[in-house]
This record gives sequence, C-alpha cells and structure tokens, in this order.
Amino acid sequence: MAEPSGEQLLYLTDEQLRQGIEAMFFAYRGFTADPDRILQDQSYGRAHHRAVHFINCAPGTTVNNLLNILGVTKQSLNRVLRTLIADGLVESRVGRSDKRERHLYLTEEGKALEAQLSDAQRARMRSAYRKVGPEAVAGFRQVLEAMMDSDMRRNYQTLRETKS
Amino acid sequence: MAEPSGEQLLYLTDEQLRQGIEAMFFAYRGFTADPDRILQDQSYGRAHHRAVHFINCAPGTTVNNLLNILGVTKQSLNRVLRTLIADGLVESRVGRSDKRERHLYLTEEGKALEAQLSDAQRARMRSAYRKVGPEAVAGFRQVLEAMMDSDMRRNYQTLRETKS
DNA sequence: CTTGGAATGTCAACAAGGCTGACATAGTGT
DNA sequence: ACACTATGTCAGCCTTGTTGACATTCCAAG
Repeated sequence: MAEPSGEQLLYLTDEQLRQGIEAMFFAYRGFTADPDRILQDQSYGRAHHRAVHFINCAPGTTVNNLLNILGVTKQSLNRVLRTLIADGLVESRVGRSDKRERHLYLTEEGKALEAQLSDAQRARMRSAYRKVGPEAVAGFRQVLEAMMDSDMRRNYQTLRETKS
Repeated sequence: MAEPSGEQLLYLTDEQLRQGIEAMFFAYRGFTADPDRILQDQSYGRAHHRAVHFINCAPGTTVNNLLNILGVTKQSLNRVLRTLIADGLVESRVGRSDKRERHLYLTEEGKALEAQLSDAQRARMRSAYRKVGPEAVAGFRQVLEAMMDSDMRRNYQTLRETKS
C-alpha cells in the first residue's frame, strides 16, 4: 500500500464511514426517544412534536413556511395542525396584510407541551455535550451542517439567524 | 450576569442546544435522502434498507438478534423480511443446533442492492467528512456516541468490534 | 418419558403518518 | 373579469410501526 493520501485517509475509509452511518442511526433513535416516550400516551406523535417545535421557534409563521421547513405535504401537515388547533394547543390567525395566509401561534397550553418535550430533548443533548466538551461539539455541528441538503441548510441557517 | 460557569458555558446554553437539535433534524433528513430516493421506485422503504444493511454487516444473524439491533417488534421486521426473502434478496436458513432460529444471509442480488444504497449514503458522509476534517469528525462521533441509549451503545460497539 | 413453559417465528388486523390527486374557498393582483 | 396563490378538505393508497393469536421447537422438571 502507498502512503495514506486522498481517499486513503483513515477517517475516510469505507469502514469508518460505515461506523459513522451506524452511529448516526443509533444516535437519532436516542435523540427522539424521550419525546416519543412522553407523547405515546397522548394521541400525538413525532409529527406533532415537530410542528409544535417550529411554531415555537418562529411564532406567527405561515402554513406555507412551516411546510418548507418540515418537508412534508400540506395534507400531511394539515392533519397534524387540525388536531393541535382542535385541542387548543395552536392558534391560527388570519393574516392582516394577506388574508389568505394563516399565522400560527402556540397557546399557553401549547407552550407547556413544547417546553416539556424540549426540556427532555435538551437534557439528553446537554448531557452528551457536557461529556465530550466544546471542541467535540463544534466538530459535531460542522459535520451535521455539511451533511444537510443545501436547501435544508438554508432553512436551518435562517432559523439560526432569527433567534441567535 | 456572573462569569460563565457550569450551565452557563456557551455551548451548553438552551439556544445552542436548540440549534443542535435542529441541526440533527435536518442532517438526518439529508442522511436518509439518497437511499430513500433510490428505494422509492421499488416497493421498498427505509425499513428494508436497515434490514439489508445489518444483515450485510453480520451475515448469519438470527431474526431475534436483528430485532434487538433494529429496535422494532418482530412482527414489523417479519413483514420486511418476508418481502425481501420472497424477492430473493435475503436467504433464511433454519438453524442447525436450534431449529427455531432462522439465520439470515444476503443473496448476490441482495448484496448488489446493499452496495448501491451503501455507496450513496457513504458518498454523502464522505463528502461531509472531507469538508470538515478529521478533528471535527472525531468530535462528531463522540457526540453521537454520547447521545445513544446505553443499550444501543452496546449494540453499536459490538458491531464495531466484529468488523474493525 | 411426558408435559409445561420459554423461545422463536408467522399471520392478521389496526393506527400513525407519509404520499398523490381532485376540488373548494377566499384573497391578490393585473 | 380573470388568473394565480394560499389554504383547507376529502378520498385513497403505501410503508411501517403496534398488539393479539397461534404454531413450532427446545428444554427442564416432574
């Protein structure tokens, strides 16, 4: 074998990549496990969690905007929103300037659920972050960002800007 | 505000954790996008991909073993296996010592599909890894490992040992 | 040896949450 | 007036998770 170079670098071998793939699979399971557990008793699922999360992040967002972020069809999102609105967790207000648009807000009850789910998920991530330290976290974030589709990266960065 | 300390460290703030959560969400979408695209034409989905992946990793594994790794019910896995076996991608052999067990192997056709899916997923990960360099990759892996459930970490490490 | 329980795997039926397609309604803008 | 946009809804399909019921096989205690 020649000196390591190009594709031969240790961290780019097929075996290393395979391990990364499996780590991603198992870690994502852990990542969603706590909110899933909380929601399983209620008639909600992961889809509701995602909707509530992003409405909380960007209060007043429109349905269309949420659609782009979540990457599902409007029929699919609508099913989820309908139940959330019916149960009084989300409020849908007709737009002032453009009355076709619906702006979405969490009610107090909605915020409470969001906080409950968010706390659980953050607790796990905080524990992981604390175990490995800031340099590892920086690397983690860099890899995740590089792994996104470019249009999703745009959404992600928009969300970062509006809140940080 | 006092000096940053304890929970006050920059990388442990709620806002940083929230960004990490969203990065994980978007990155996982990218992570599965390529195999999903390849499979959507066929009558297979992500569940088939996962089964094929782990059978490829551990040829001769039993159904029960696969169950533990994948974390789904045996009925759910069975449906996937049934179609894979019917289509000649997976072979199921009755155990010699214990005839209750079924040992699973990929056929040549199964290996071909696995390679196709795996290549696509590795390509994305390789590109991300190359962009950010080995130190970031090391941090990425550390965080993922810290984020797994402990029982899943055991599975993950077992898989690493048997193959590396 | 037999018999009961544990382990393993299969089949059936149901629910969540994706998807497409078609269509209604209402508001915007030319 | 007319085309286009944003949203909501209905119907129906697919994948993939769930539980319940059941068959087969193994093993160990009586």
